[in-house]
Formats: sequence, C-alpha cells, structure tokens
Amino acid sequence: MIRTRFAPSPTGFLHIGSARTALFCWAFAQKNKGAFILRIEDTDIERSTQESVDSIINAMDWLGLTYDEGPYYQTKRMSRYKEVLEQLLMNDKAYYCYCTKEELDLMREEQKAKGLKPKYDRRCFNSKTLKSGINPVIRFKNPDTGSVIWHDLVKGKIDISNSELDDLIIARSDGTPTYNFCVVIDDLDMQITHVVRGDDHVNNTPRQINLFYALGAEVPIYAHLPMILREDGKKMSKRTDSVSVMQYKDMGILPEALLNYLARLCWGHGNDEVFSIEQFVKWFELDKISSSPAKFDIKKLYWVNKEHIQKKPNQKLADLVFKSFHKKNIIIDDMQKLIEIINSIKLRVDNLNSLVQECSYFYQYVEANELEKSQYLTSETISILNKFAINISSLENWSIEAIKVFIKEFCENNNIKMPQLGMPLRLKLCGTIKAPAIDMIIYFLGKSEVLRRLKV
RNA sequence: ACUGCCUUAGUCAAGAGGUUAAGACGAUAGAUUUUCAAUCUAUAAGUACGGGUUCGAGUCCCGUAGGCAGUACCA
Repeated sequence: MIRTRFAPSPTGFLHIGSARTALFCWAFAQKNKGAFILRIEDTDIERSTQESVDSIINAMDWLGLTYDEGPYYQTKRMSRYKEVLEQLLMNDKAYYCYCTKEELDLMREEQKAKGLKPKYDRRCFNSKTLKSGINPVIRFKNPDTGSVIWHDLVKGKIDISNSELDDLIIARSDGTPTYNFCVVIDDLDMQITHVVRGDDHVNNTPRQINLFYALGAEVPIYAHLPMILREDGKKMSKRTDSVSVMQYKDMGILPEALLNYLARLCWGHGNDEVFSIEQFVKWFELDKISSSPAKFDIKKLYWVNKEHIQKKPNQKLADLVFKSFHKKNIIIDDMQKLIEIINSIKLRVDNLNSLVQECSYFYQYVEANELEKSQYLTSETISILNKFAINISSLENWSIEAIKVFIKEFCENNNIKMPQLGMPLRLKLCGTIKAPAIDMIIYFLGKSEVLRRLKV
C-alpha cells in the first residue's frame, strides 16, 4: 500500500509552498487508495509551539486535505529514537563526539581559509567510550567512499559522492535526537513508501539514505518538488508576501481555487486550467511534475478563483456571504433573494470579499464620498433624480425588465442620455459609481428603499 | 569556495530528434455596453549564452552565465 506523509515543523503557520507539498502528498495517496499521514516535526523544542500546530491543522482543514493517520508528534517518540541511537552505537555505526561548538567553529573557519568545504574532520571518530565531565553529541558514521544514488521521481537520477558528506550529528549533547535522524526512524516506522517533499531537502537525502542503509532498512521512493518563488524569483518571505495559506482565505480565495492554482504550478494536464480537486486526483502523477521552480502569479490565482466562483452553486456562495454579513451584524432574512442577487452579480467578482461588497449594496446604505458627490450630484442631476423618484413611485410592474423599459423611457421623455441619469443614480443608491446594472439594483432594493435612498 | 538542482514570451506551461514552437494568465488595441466589470475580436511578446553531434536540435553532449538550495548540537 502507498503511504505518504506531510511533515511540517510547527514554527509558524502553514506556508503556501508547504500547502502545495501537502496537496501532492495527499493527492498521490488518494489516487492510489493509500494513506496520507500527518507528522509534526517538533524536535526543535525552542521554536515549536502548539499555536503553530493548531494553525497548520486549521489550514489543512480549510483546504480539505484530510489525513488518514496522525498527527504524530516526534516529541512523543523519544524513547524509540533513544533505542535506535543505542543500537547504532552498539553496532559501531555511530560514535560520541566531544568537540565543543567553539572547536567546531574554529575548525570550519580554518577549512574555509584553506578554500575547503567545511566538513567535520572526524577527530573523535575512535572515541568508543564515554568521557566524564562533558556531554557528548552522537555522530553517525557516514561511509567515506563510494556514492549515494537514488532515482528521484521528479529530478531523475541523483548521484552524490560520500566524500561530500560528513558525520552528521544525530543526537545533541542533551541527548535529544536531531531532524535528519528522526525523519529516517519515522519514515521507517510509519512505513512510508513515498517521501514527497520540497527540494530544499535534496541535500539531506543522501544522509538519510545512508542511515537507512546502516539500519538495514529499505529506502523509500523520493520525489522532490521544486520551490514556489515570488514573482521576482526570490524566495517568498513573511514580510513582503502572503505566505500563509489562511491569508488567502482572508483575501477571499476559495480553497478549491487555491488548490487548483497550486496544482498547476510544476504540474499540468494538457490545456486544462480550471478543474475540481476530484478531477485533479484522477489526473495526478508524481512523475509528471516538472523539475523547475515556478513563480507565484497572484493575478492568475484571482482568475482561477473567479472561474471557481462562477462554478460554485449559488446556494453555497450565499452561505458564505451570509456568514460574512453575520459577522458585521447584518442579518439576512430572505436567503432566496440573496441567492438571486448573487446569481446576478457573481460574474463581476473574482474573490469572495468583492462578492460580499457587491451584495452589501442591497443590505446596507453607504453614503458616497464628497469628491464623487461634487462630481456627479449637481443641481441639474439632482432635479433629474427628484423627477425620477416621483415617476418611479407610480411604477406598478416591479420586474427587472419593466424597470429597464421604464428607465429607457424616462431618459427619452426627458431628453437625457443614460449616463446622465445612471451615474448620479448609482451614487445615490450604492454610494459608488462602480456598481452593478442599475435596473437590477432598483429591482432588488425595492421601491420603498429606492425612494428612501433617493431622499437622503 | 564546494556540492547538488534548475533555465521555452512578463508569468504558468506543451514539446518523446522532423511543418511556420501549442494553450492559459497578464499586457496592448478595437467592438459592445448603463459606470466599473463581464463579454467578443485582434495584436505584440519566447527556446539564457557559446560551441559540438546530426541531413535536421527547444529536445542529445560539452562549456559559460544566472538563479535556488545545502555545507548547523535548525527543520
């Protein structure tokens, strides 16, 4: 059975790049009827927080990336790590190292000065027994000849010489195990068949494979996904970009749209741009992922989002708008009417916030700003509006079509062009000139509300 | 500095040695319109650079440049 895992470290929110990794792990497991496992890599106790765990889970929940097992926490598996640590020590696959940080720093500086790559020089390699007084770290005896080769599902064959690798620390001086070691034990114990992760881990892979070998274990299949970069080709940063998944929720992006957009980065299915998650799962193949990094294009995300909004049932959109209004203490009593409004205006929007904004004209009176008022509400247009108010108050047939005809005739009878009436009318009714079709606004507002707003 | 990965229009991308290098987003122009939007039509824009192999290279090989990552008692 196929088993994949998503293994974030809880040192912040769910990053947009991690979300894509999670999506691919999840989709691959789904497609193959395997299991998708969530594992929290919290061995760095200093930086890990419960809030981060919660926010990551919350974001995955919003995206709909459900996991079959977990969350497992590395901090709860310490005894198992210690056990394997002992085993490696016993089998002469690891050794104690008494070097201090200062010593190591000095060693690296000397190496750099000589133009060499910094690498542990194995000065403690033969220290078999414990020395008293100093708490040693445990280092893994990495092979020093030959090379590590694996066939990455995304990158193809990768061959890294063991001479590039040094004896990595697998346990700190306080006895706690380190990342590269825990990952291997976890992937082994959790019987992970496919390790799908960001390609910033490519350099860790040969070390981890050597650990698998030392434990006599089968090495999983690897797939390293290219990074998602900022539009200028740099790494996405917290300060300047929206890197948290939940920020996209706040921006009015639909989860299915974000997933769709993310899926199209480094992966594609012919000319298909807009598709459902179900469809994606059916099409998805790990080995069809391209190996070059992609830049994040917010404009295309909005376009994909717009397409998904158009596809989403009006009832569902209405529920979302309802919730948003509810937060602002605007209560909607007639859901059917809201659904009709949404149906008439949704083509205008590419995000949920705009949808709420466009709906709000019908539920909340907003006065126009002074600049626009002075521009559009002249004594001439005000007298037109007054006349319009009087005339429409006697309109009997209240339908969009009838209102449309009424407006047309009003303009003809008074010898004015449509914008002369439309612009000030929009401003009075919606507080903005960038409003939907005027006949529709009037229809949904209702006669009394139209007259009320015209009088203000 | 070393090692690994990457490089097709502004962006995402198709391309399996063989027409004139798809498609999408965006941009620009025009049409339409009741403002904004939407819609329709059209246009511009690309194989990083230099060699080689070949009858033929975006595709294979070598080199160069640029980008990214790692070289932690972080993950």
